[in-house]
Amino acid sequence: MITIKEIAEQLGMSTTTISNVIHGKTGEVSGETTERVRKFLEEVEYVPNISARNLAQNRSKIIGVVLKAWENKYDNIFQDPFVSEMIGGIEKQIRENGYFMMLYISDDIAEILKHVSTWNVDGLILFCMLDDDALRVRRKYHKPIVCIDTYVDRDADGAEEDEFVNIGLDDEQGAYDATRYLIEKGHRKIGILSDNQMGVDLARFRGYRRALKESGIEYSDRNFFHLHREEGDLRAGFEKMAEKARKFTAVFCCSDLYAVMLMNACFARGIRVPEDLSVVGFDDNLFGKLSRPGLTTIHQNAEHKGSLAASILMNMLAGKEPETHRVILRHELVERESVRALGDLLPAETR
Amino acid sequence: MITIKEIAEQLGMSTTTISNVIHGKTGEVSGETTERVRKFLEEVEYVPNISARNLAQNRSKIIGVVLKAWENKYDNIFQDPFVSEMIGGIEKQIRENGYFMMLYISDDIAEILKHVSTWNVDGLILFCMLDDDALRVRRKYHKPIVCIDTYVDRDADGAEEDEFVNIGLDDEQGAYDATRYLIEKGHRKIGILSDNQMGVDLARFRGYRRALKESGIEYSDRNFFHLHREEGDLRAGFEKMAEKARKFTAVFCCSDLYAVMLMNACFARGIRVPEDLSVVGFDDNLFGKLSRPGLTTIHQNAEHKGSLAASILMNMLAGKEPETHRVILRHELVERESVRALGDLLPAETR
DNA sequence: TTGAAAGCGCTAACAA
DNA sequence: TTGTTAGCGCTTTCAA
Repeated sequence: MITIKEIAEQLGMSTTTISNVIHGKTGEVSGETTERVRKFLEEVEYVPNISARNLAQNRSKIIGVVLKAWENKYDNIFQDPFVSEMIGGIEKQIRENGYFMMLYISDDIAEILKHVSTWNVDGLILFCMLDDDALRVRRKYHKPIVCIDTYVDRDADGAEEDEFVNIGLDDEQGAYDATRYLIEKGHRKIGILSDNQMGVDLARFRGYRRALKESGIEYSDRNFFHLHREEGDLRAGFEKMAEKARKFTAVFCCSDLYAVMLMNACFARGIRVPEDLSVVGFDDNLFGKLSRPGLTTIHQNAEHKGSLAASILMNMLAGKEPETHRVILRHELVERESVRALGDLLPAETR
Repeated sequence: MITIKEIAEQLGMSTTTISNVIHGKTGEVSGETTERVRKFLEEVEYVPNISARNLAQNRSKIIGVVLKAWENKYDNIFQDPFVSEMIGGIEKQIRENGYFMMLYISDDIAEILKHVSTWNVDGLILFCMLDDDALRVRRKYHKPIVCIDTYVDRDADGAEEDEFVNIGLDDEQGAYDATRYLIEKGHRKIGILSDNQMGVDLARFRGYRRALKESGIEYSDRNFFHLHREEGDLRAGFEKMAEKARKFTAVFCCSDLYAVMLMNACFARGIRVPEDLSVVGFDDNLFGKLSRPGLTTIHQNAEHKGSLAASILMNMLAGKEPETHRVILRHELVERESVRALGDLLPAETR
């Protein structure tokens, strides 16, 4: 690897001149020299040493994409297409802006902070943060942050609005819409399936409850299909969930992935969807689109969410103040075939 | 951010001592000093500046994970669960070994090389490389490389064995097994679906051809279901493929993702799987597992593939010579419900 | 057992 | 328009 110093020596110039040409500061350099240097750089295939540059400039051109892993949540976080499509959107945007993405997955905020300051990361995209996680990061990290799907505990010590940009959905309303839809189809025994009751899923849980309450349907804890992972595996969990579903006519699932997995477990035990059980998902990703029956679900665009987060971050890095600190993307219900209207006769009954 | 120099000043010691303690070279330092320094480091929450360290040590602790994007192949490469699960496996392994992952996606080998040397990446995992791509990287990059699913053109100029470790499957045999299975079920009009005929897919194509030939079934170019992307979208492509499928009794798809998408397009136009069309996939990922009907497919473990690649690389970085330069993972046919035995009567005919 | 100092490759303030 | 030089934070050789 040839260095600027060596180039300067070989051309009989100073490192400043070379550096200026490299950075296109041609106002400072005569046209002739510029040309000579430029040619030479090409010839020797000069590649800058980014560690040196970062050290000198006290920055890194790295965007840290941090996913907080939680217990019971993900084994391989990329299995959920919502996550992986989002990452795809982020990566593309970062790359196109000349930055680099460093992915970091951990369940330990302290460790995350250490990583971030070790690398002197220029900006942060945070995902899957709970409670005061995002605030803890904010307290220690003083460069631009964009969160995705983060609900901050406003009661937390010193929590303030506008500490970072957050991109999300009206999850409460989305879940309400989904549940409301089931109710309108005549369902009253409606479960809700999730692996947690925090953050996004808590908001969705609340929307679900609101819809029930509004229609005078009572809620009991038994309505909550709480998914557990056993030795990293979800299969056993879904078998239980499918059994439990026999007492319900519909289940609202907090993700498409889980909805499809539930349907699958149901089929395996002879519970037909939508004839015996109606299912609604959330996300509208490839799983929902390709499932049989097609999944009725709440649509959101994961790739766009990631892409938007990254592009807002890029703007902040370019010095622009974000227009808003709270972006709420649109959602909408997509009707497919996984919900049955309870009033309707079953195919079997029509025969 | 406190620096070693500042710490040294405050403690009235030299930077060497501090550095030695940080690196656990306690043989060089008295127990007492070690303890004092250690406590102080904790107190001030010292975090090393990795750019400086990398510059001084001429390394980076970064593993470059490079995906070559090709035209017509991926829009968002993470949409294919095979890819995203593999990345998940890689990431985990890298992280657990104290390295960092930098993902880089590009269709331009020169650009990739630039990136890699700019960051002074310590090791490389290459995916989706074609023809002499991997060799071109090898020529310019002289640190450990592990390839995944790479077929090197042995005729290429100067191509030699054992230039890097490659992890793959016997794709030819896998495709052969899949096709053979269809033939044994009585099929003779068997198509093959893919978006290319290079690398992995070419090997699979060959296996498919071998199985046909062995059974005296003629192949014509019309058997090749060549998937195209129109404006980044595959839907239109699959509509064509589904129409085309009417003239066949079975299709072997080069990925589960495509198999499921094909089934979906078929259902939409009243072509039933497996009654009207049998489908076999390749990968056995979540899509295949959750599809209806369950997909008969060639199993491989994407996460393990990634994880293995990373761990071999880690070993190489630790100075161990790899035991073999050509790892061929096992595959096996998983029977589910997407294939019909042609001799059997259709359900409709039994009535 | 500890310290001084050079050097990794680059940037940028300042001088010429 | 070009050059000199200090310095970014850390490692490491060599001397004390």
